[in-house]
Amino acid sequence: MTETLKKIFKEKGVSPSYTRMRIYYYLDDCKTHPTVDTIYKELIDELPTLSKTTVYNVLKLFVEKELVYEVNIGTNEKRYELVIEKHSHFICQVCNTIYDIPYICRPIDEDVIPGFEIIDQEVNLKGICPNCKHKQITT
Amino acid sequence: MTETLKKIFKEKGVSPSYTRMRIYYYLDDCKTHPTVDTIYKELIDELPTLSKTTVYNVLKLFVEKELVYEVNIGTNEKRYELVIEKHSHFICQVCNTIYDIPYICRPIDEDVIPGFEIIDQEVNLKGICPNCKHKQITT
DNA sequence: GTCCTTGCAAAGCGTTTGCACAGAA
DNA sequence: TTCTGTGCAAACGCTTTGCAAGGAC
Repeated sequence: MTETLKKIFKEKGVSPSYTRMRIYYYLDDCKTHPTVDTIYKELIDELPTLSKTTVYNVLKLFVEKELVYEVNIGTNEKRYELVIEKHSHFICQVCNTIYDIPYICRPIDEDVIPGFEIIDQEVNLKGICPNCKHKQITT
Repeated sequence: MTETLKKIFKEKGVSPSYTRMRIYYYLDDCKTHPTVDTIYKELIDELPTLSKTTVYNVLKLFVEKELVYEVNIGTNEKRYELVIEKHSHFICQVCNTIYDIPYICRPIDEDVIPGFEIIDQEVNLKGICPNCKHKQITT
């Protein structure tokens, strides 16, 4: 497993320090699009000398090396996720949780915006997640 | 014209101070999804005592009263636009300009994300705008 | 030895808050 | 008078920068 990750890092030109690997594993594990602060708090027990600067450094490197995406959907803090299969996001307007959902893609009629070169499209859904919906009903 | 705006304000419960109306007109005028800083700089000559705090105050009020949307697409600074017809955004990856484009929307197959209540969907396109494309070719 | 990773402290930047003054109702 | 709009100054929160110490190679 560690070997697999070392290989991934090597392919992207990232040297496999323990801290970097640990942060990568955390992202792989949590599926919650965590903020820097969350990552820091989750790992500080295990890596007592960890600093937020290091978390910032590592994430910046990961983003540059295309191991990680910055997810930016109207929250103050940046959120991060591993670069995996392309997908869309559902943001719960009650608890602010971001859920990964299958990628939604819209055919764009190029005539509608002539002259624009479309490189990427992103569909974000907003609404209420099952958890919060359940709470609303039961309270 | 001023009367029309006063009516709009009244409907939303916003009292029509000169500063508020001026900021509203600027937003109506510029079509550029400006930041607080841009609004401030554009109006400071005309309203020499204007402060950024006031711009923040007015925009906060406008957002609360649903006169204005906060546009949040991965930039540090919040951007603002009048609440008008629902539309989508195209973000130029070269010059960071945000363009309004016709609203792209398709019904979502609820089965894909069962239990989630979808209230809104947002489509953002990313790519290169005609201006920047033209520059790339000619330079 | 050199290079790189890490992390403290400080600065930076956009935004919000506290508070007070002035004008409107 | 009371209420509201405005704006200075300070605080705040997230992020970046400067720099130095320690470890890897």
